[in-house]
Amino acid sequence: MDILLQTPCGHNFCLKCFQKWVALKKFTCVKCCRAIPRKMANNPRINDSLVAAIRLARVSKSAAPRGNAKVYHFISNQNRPDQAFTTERAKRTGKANAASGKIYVTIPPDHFGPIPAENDPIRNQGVLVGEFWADRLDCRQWGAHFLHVAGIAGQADYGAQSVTLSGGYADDEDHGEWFLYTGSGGRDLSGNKRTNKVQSYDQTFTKSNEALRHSCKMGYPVRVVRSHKEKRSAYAPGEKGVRYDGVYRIEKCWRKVGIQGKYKVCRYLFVRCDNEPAPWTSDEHGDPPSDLPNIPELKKATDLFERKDTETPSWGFDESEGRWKWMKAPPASRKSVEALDPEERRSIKRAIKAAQNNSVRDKLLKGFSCPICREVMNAPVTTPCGHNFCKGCLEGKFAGVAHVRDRSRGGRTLRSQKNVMKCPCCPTDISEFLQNPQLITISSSSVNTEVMSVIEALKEKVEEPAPEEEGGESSGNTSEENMEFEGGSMESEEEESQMVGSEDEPPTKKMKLDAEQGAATASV
DNA sequence: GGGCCCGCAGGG
DNA sequence: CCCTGCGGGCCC
Repeated sequence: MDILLQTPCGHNFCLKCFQKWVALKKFTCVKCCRAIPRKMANNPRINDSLVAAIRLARVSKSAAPRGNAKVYHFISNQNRPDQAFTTERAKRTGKANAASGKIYVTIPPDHFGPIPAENDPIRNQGVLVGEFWADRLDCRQWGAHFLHVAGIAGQADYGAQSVTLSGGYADDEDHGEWFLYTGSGGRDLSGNKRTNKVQSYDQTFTKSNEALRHSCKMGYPVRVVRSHKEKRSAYAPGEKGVRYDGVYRIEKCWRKVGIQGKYKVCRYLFVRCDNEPAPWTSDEHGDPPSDLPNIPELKKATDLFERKDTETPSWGFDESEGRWKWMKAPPASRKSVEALDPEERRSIKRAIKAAQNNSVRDKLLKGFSCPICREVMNAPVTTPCGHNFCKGCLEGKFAGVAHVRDRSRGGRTLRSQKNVMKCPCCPTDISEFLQNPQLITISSSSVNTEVMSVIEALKEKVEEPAPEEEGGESSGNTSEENMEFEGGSMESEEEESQMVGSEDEPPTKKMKLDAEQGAATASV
């Protein structure tokens, strides 16, 4: 089931069930009959904390695969600094005008499909579903989507490798396991604009739109990243950042008149086909093949294109193995790999390690800390606006604050006025939520039990004697359930032997490092 | 929160 | 070389 959403009364629902319920004009919780906030009913969003919890549990369960790293070619990549930088030429500093940092993975820009462990020599784990970056430049460095602004990565005569869902096109329609995507173009970008919401001519199947159609025809896997900027989708990350959600296949494409009513847009039906479960589901498995969804707008479609039944898609489901794989050889890359040399790899690895804080406690703090006490959440509660706090902290914050303000001034009594109580993290008024009797009386049902159980499980690990960070080999897998985190203890390797020495010497372009920006944490 | 503007990276 | 593009920071 999809564990996705939590009502203010503390009950979790699968998004699809929630949507069905709300569609029946029922605006009260099935379990306790309390009111469902209007905003949540109209625009439900997945609960990032739950997503983070699911992912953390998943990643910690499966030790990252460790293969032998292979590096293929060396190009100018090593001249780039580790992080985004602004060049001498740029008049303004900051990431808005930044150039990309090094590419960490050893795939060419026209690589199709998931990014496997052997192309991730720094961490040896590949790019995992649910991986999260602060912005598009960081995302690019891990190869999930190479373009900084454009949404479609691809070449007209060759295919599209990845797309991003960022809310740039009103016609997009996201259902998680499948979505309808809109082509690019048809807009007036004169006057040095990068984007423009208004369509002013028809889109055509050329350039990147044709690249998508080519991927459809061949049945290639297309990597998909979702951005927080997609506000209408229930499946997009909530607060900030960009998330890798796995590969999808384009099953059909067509054109139709866009939502703006005048001009045609290109349309694509994407269906998920990844061996890893989607970030928002608690399922243990990836996507089994399923029937295509019914698309009402196809009635009005023109230029419909579907992959022929006779032609086996390049990326397909192997029934005997029970997983998706290349049924035909993936297209040979026409570009070279931008790889790092081994020394740089080591220095980046060190930096990533340092930034990641590998201890379980640090992971916990990072993913599940309470914004008020800065400690790992104790009895987490989720506000209607999606922020998480210790139950105690939230109560404490508003302790002694009256819910209503008495307005009587001397003479006659006026009706008392409601006090606005702002969420400590955003301007939302949560006074109604705070009045929820289940929150006031100590009752576990208002606590986010899903998140709490993950935290409890992880906390137990902390109690265990922590395996020495580098004290020779992992060895001490005393309990086989031992939670192993990415890049965790079993590193050994030469690492420390040559500490300093390889400060990346300034590249040809002078740069002002902006950004330290700290590794993206799951927004809580 | 909306509009503006910028530099970059990729395609052709 | 020029054109295009579902960013990101800042100003209002």
